[in-house]
Amino acid sequence: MGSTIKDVARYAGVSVATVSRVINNLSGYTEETRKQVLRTIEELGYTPNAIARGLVNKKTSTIGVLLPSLTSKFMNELLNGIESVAHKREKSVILCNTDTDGSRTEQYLKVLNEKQVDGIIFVSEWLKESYGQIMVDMKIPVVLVSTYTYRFNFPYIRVDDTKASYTATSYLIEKGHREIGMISGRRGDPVAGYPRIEGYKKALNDAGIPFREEYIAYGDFHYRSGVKSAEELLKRVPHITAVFATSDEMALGVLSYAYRAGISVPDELSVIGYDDTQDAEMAIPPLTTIHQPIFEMGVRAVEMLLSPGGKESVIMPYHIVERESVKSLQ
Amino acid sequence: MGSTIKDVARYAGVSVATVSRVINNLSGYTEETRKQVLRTIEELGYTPNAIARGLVNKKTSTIGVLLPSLTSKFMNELLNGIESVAHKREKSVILCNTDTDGSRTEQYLKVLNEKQVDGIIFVSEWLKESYGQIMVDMKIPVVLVSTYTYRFNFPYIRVDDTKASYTATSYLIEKGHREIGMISGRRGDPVAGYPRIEGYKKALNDAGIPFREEYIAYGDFHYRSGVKSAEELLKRVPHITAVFATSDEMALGVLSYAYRAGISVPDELSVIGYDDTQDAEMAIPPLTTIHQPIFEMGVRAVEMLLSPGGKESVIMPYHIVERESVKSLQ
DNA sequence: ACGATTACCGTAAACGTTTACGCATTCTTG
DNA sequence: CAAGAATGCGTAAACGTTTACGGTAATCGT
Repeated sequence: MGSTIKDVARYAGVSVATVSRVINNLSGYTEETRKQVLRTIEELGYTPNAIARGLVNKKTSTIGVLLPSLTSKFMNELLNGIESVAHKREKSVILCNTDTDGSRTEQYLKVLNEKQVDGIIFVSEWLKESYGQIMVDMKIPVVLVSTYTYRFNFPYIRVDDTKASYTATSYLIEKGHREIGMISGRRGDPVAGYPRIEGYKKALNDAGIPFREEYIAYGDFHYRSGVKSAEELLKRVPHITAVFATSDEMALGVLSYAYRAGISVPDELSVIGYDDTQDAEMAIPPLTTIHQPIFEMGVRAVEMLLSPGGKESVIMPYHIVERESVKSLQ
Repeated sequence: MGSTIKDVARYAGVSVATVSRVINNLSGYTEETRKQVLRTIEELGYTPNAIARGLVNKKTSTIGVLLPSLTSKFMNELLNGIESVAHKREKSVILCNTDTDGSRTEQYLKVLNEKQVDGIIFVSEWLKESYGQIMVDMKIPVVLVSTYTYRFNFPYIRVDDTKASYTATSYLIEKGHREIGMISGRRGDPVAGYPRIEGYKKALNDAGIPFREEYIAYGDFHYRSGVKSAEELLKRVPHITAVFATSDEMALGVLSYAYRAGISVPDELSVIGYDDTQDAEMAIPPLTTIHQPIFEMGVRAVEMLLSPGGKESVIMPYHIVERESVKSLQ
């Protein structure tokens, strides 16, 4: 269908080499032949074939982004950051939703390998041994976002979950709360589960408040698990005055549960979230939460992936955004 | 780095043709040579190069998805549907966020053309003449989602916006409301703006309620424009008892504004949304809204794109989901 | 004015596959 | 048991580029 570089060469009365040169604007031709070539490119409606290019260059200007879900504002915002600079740098992004399913992850890794992507951004999920091995075998740059690994030396971009969690819990304590429930991610989750629980425990401990297992409920970061966990928690330890949810979505779940149960937030129950996605701004009442620079993390991820030099992991800053879901008890 | 089909051929003591045959499992070899080839593939850790394949096959197993935004639950859910079946059918998706920016759209179209994608899904945006022309020149399948065109014969998948909007407005009327505000998309938007206004007008008219321009505020489907429009509307026509927002996000905006202004929803103001994204479920109070089968629309889009036969446009069903943001006045 | 650069351009190999074609060898069939 | 069909396999062209190499012709320096 489309015309090729050979067609252009023939019509313009030059060789394919020359056409290639003007396309990639290298040197080695008169201004006149350049005009001529450009003109016939226009006439024939020629567009270069990136596949053929990729074959010889061994570069596809394509990166793969692996993420465990598409339906959370965190992922959207991150994807937005990634796409924005990828487009600026003229890279395409292949979307890989692993759905937190290991076999899907490996399938996608295989596809990305076959498609010869120039790099991979791996988001949020725990990096299993097998994933890591596949990626080092691919010999292309990899950067991790919101996760990390000891086993391989891929650079990562994330916030210090334990510290952020400590900050959130301490904030509640400063506001006079002592009976603080927590809604965590999956218990065994080494990336967004365990470290945040550690921060919570440490904050409690530093304030002389004993930690008790029954103050923690386990969700999956999504809304519904938030309402379910809120119910569970408020039945088990009804005297709590505050809850720290490790995602905004789950925090919104507790808001919803409280609304239905006739519990007023923040008057009877304070709630703090995590992420500062737009969900937090949209909540009623507006949600106090830990801000992560999500968009920026996406941006940095692509820049790091594309930078030729040595890649240093970066810990991003976070801060509390005070809105209206936490009440001071003093 | 990676080994090629030639390496496999050499090590296995066969020709590249034979290796190719067993990889694509065609016929023309003994069970024995098949074993042998498979074994050396394993040993060498060979993986086929999809780029080289694409060059000769003129198929890349890749589709492009163009959408105007990444940060709305509508797009997420749609993308989720698209990705889910694309992966099942072994197609990769290239993400193209046009950001409702025409030049970005044309850039992306050019990239998709060069990258030889097998098809394009074009979402939500109005299909300009130039976009359409580029796509017909590409001679690959295109399907439109949540938009349409008279000018080209690309099939579309969408719900009947005018009818759905009529239904939403009529629902409010049935509940006894007569002073009904509307928050619409951009006035000139031929896809999600104008048609929905028409439905609103018609419902009013059929109920004998005069239409007045000042009952309409114009947003951009996003949250902030929702709160801004709510403020505008409630200052201009404070006696309204209900508002119909043409996206859930904007509806949440009015919920937020009402909350801040001390207006109780639904007691003092009823709100109905559009889309039935998860935002509606998460809202406080839970949002009554028009349900669109968004995920399913993504699924159908990919299936239609990949189906070889003639492609018939489809109008998807919608329905009202009654939650708690609308009060009956009788 | 003469050799040495330099500018312009073409030829052809290479990238890693698929596949049409052809050639032995084996299998069928009457 | 011979002729034809089927099976198993290899050779080489093709896909659309980029680029190393080489060859003229023009320009430079002295």
